[in-house]
Amino acid sequence: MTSASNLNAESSPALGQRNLELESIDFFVRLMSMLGMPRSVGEIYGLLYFSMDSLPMDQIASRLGISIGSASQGLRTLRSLKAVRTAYVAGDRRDHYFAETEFRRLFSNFIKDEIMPHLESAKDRISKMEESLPEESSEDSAFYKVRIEKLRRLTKASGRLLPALAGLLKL
Amino acid sequence: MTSASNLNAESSPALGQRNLELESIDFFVRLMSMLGMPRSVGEIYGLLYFSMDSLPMDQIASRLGISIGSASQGLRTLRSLKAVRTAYVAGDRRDHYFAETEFRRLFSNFIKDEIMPHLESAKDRISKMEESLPEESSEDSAFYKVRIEKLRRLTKASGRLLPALAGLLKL
DNA sequence: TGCTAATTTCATTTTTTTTTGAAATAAATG
DNA sequence: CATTTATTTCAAAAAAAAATGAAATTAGCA
Repeated sequence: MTSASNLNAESSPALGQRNLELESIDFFVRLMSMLGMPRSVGEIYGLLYFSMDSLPMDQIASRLGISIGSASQGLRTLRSLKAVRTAYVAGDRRDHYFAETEFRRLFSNFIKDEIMPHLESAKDRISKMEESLPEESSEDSAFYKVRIEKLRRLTKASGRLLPALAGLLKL
Repeated sequence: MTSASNLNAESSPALGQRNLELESIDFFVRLMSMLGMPRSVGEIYGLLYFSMDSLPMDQIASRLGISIGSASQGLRTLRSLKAVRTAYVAGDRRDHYFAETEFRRLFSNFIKDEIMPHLESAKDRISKMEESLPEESSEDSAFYKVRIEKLRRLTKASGRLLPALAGLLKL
């Protein structure tokens, strides 16, 4: 390992910076867990969010005290959401990660990748419900038709509102 | 004992109705799980959503093949979200539950109860971050200040958007 | 009030999710 | 190439979440 290998040698950061880092990790662990993401994903993003320089995977793992397996998987998740990106660092063959901090884009990706597919398949399931309705129009069937229609409107409205939501985020 | 007999403990509804019920349970199990709710909560709501008459807890449990403990806890959750309500049924001392189907209200309650409190505590944590900043304004501290400000704007925008969201739901 | 049915509570069990760590793979260097 | 370093994969372990069921509590009724 050359001495130039780390732009960001693992010197211990100042006390305030370390506190900031810990608060950030705490913050994003909670936020991510609200969005159904595992702890490690929040930890990684939280660490990178207040990091001035981009960090290689092994440093992320050791700073957080998680395994490289977790780090690898967490970074894969974050990459797929475009929540982190990689930077080239001269003289170092490791990938260096940094946080994407445009929340508007992040949420837009999250909605597209994690929510819209479910809404898509919800439509299919609603169609199946309609097939389960008895042919003849009994008085009961009015009740069921109304409930099915409500679901259809719900998914339709969600499908339009959620993607628009990110656009409304004036940050 | 077959699992079919569990699902079908009471009077057997017509085939189409049962299919509808199963599709509904499937639908709401997925939807609820997206919102971080356990399977049983989705099952209960899914059952009630297409039920013409209100059902007592023990029937809910036996129809779904879940324990009365699960049913009790699930109903508590749904009650606290105002997603189910109870109906008086003459000559029966059991509580009878039925689904609240106004999704606009449901989401509004969900946001108020499950999301806003987190946003509230997020504010506190952002304040703590500011306290961790070193007093003097180094060049580094500009970076940190910007990142903290971003978080503040994110929580502020979410706090305004999310409650408004339910209102936008034109169902 | 005492009796019984309905419901809640909660320690334990089961299931699911997440993390780990070591082996496999890939990628860069000399 | 051969070697070393970086990364991914995935079976197994650990941790977390949810369900169970029996005891405790509550509430209706005679």
